[in-house]
Amino acid sequence: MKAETPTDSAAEDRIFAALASPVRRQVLQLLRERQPQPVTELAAHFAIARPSFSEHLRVLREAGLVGEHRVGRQRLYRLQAESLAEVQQWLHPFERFWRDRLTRLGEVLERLDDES
Amino acid sequence: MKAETPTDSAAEDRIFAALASPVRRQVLQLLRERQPQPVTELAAHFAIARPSFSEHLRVLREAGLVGEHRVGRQRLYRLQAESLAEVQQWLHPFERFWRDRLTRLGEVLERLDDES
DNA sequence: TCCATAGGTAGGAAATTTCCGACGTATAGT
DNA sequence: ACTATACGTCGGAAATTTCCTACCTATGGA
Repeated sequence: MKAETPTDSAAEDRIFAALASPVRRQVLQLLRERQPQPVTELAAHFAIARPSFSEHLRVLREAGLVGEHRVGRQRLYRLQAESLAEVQQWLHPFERFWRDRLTRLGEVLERLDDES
Repeated sequence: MKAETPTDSAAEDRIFAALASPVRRQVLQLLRERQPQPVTELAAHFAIARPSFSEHLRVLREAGLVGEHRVGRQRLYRLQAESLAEVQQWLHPFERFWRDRLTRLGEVLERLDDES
């Protein structure tokens, strides 16, 4: 049992802010495909300088989206998917708005209205 | 059939960038609770000036997250949930990382490693 | 011990975002 | 026609983010 607000608002902010960068989203995708990966290997996919990349990793770390794991002189990064689960939880109450047939119908009717 | 890249990268960027602001996320939540809502009513929940709020609405609109609907001198906003569905689609390949028992086990083992 | 490698921090320029007050536009009511 | 209401755009200040070039630290190998 942790001492956390039901949905820690600051943590949520940091997660969504982290996902706002295409570079950081792609890092997560790269880690999805091969699990622990050193910084150099990840950085090879991007045309930005290393300190900039380090900064991106820091943002991902502080959002709890990745974990670090030192081995020798490398730092292996891996996904920390619990933080992404929080995004899904945030998303969940919206699901019915794109799954409901009735909602769809409502949208179509409104769109007809708009076009007049 | 639309002329869109499988996942239009620019659209994805705009959606995630829009979600990065707590104000904008809350607007979506407000719209979830009551569907078409005029600007004044939405703005009443925030301590920012109206032009700033208008700007937030613009970002949401350009991300396709909300739709506008003029009625009289009001502009009614409603959710456009398809854009949120795109977020869920992006999220989907990550799901196994927090659902898999085996992944969980792997994480536990790695964590024991980290603590040494 | 000495050097190379892995990756971070420091400091700062440039771009972007956030926010504001002032002002413009359109519709509704009188 | 005149006024009030509902929102938007404009122009700019302040904060934040992104990216860079140095430079620092730690580990591994000769």
